[in-house]
Amino acid sequence: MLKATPVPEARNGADTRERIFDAAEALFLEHGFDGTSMRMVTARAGANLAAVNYHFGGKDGLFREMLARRLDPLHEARLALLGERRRGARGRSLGCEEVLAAMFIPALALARDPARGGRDFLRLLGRAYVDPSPVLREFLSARYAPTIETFKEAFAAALPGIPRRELAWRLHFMLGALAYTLAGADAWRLIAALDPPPCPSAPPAAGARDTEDDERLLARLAPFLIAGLRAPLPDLGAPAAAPAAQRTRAGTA
Amino acid sequence: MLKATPVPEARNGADTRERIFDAAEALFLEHGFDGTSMRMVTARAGANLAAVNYHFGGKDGLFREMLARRLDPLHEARLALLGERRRGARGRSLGCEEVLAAMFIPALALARDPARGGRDFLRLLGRAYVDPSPVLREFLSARYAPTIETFKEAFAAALPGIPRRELAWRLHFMLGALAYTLAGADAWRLIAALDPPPCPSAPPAAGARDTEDDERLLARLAPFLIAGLRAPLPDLGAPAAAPAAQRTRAGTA
DNA sequence: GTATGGTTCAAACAGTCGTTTGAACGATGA
DNA sequence: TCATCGTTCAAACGACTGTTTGAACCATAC
Repeated sequence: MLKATPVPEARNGADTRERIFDAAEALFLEHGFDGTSMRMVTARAGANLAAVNYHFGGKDGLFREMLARRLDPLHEARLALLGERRRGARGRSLGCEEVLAAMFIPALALARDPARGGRDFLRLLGRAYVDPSPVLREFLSARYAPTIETFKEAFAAALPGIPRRELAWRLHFMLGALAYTLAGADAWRLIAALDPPPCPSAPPAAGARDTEDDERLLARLAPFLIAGLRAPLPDLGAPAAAPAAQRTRAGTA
Repeated sequence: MLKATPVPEARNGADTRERIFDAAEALFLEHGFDGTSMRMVTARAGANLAAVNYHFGGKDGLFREMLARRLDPLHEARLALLGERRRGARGRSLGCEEVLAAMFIPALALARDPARGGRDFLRLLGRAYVDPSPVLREFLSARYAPTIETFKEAFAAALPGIPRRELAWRLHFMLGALAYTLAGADAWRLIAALDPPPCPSAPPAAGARDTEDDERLLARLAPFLIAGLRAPLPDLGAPAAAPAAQRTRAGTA
């Protein structure tokens, strides 16, 4: 009667779930949420159409769980590494580069691990943040808000000269550059055209971005972002709620 | 027989075209290309369903023309302002801020002009660059590649210390921060929560972003981007096309 | 052996998608 | 007045959407 729980889980359904996850992941990278139909997913996964509703309750559930499968480990690893570095700093507050490293290093580690993401992990990360579908946007902002808040605190401590409002904006800009670049609709071609691999005898498989490319990509991105975070403060015409006369130079002109 | 061309155009069809444009624009902002159906568009425009195919040849044509209506004037104004500044500099090469200003100022001008874009112009710009649909991506990259190339040259002249490859990447990062921020799914809430208007007696209409917000937004964004463009060069493990054994340390760590 | 419960399956559901059709409208020009 | 041309319209097209159904499968538990 009651489940004796010998191994009631991994009979066969786990395989199907996994195959559907992988198919949904690949198709989501290419077509986004709205552009991916359940028939596309199940056909690619070699599963029956009804399997998605059986296992995930519907399309929304499938994509939510698919994203959580990849992004939960990422955010856990990020928080773990951030805590580790904080402990290693014994009281001294972390630098801007260290906080950024606590974001980047786990992402690269997952991209190197085929079992927890693999080659396309960073692209998935970027696409998830860029997709316009309300289903994904609400899910992501609800699920990962605490992590973002923690890192916001860390950056605030690392950049004491930046007011909180300004910092919130700059982190938003940073997220934009990050997501857009990782989503990489055109970034692939940029990589291929501008950044030939050190071993020119092995040209990349025309559309395949490998982990080494990702490493160089993030190595390029990091100085850009850090300089942006540390940039001199803008001169806003009317400083809200702080009308003290303090202005430096023109913002955009 | 042959058209005497008195005023054969602006009889009534022009109104319908315009109403369909406006409806498609508003819906595209909210739902993206895949998420916007022609029935939604025509219903909002008060037009017949077949009108879209009659006037634009189909959904693809509608969205292409809708984007061109807003983006063509933007790119023209950008090129014009860039040329103007170059002429004003008489030989001396433009600075980084001036090139960026040639991108930002026309965008803000169009956002201030209801006839050529209006309040939602910048959001449209951002959404267009972020949307995953191949139809839009191919259209945009084909139509506005020359402008982008021109500005890339201008930035290259303004930043002689940055190698071309590195610059191409940094412009890509810049475009990402720009597009993601302007698309502004969450930016609205950021503005409302962090950046109260200087006159607190007039709270914004809960979701309406006005031109003044946009100005401050770009004023915040500009220093961030300029600092990123000028950032110190990254240390890449293996400098491409120079396979000499010389690697220093991990990319981001 | 017979139940049981998790899983797969083909088939169909009602609805929406973009597009097409052919008739009607209404102002223009002969 | 009649023909013409650009435009609008209701209706339908076939294909595709996400979801549901109820029967079949099959290893396990009794």
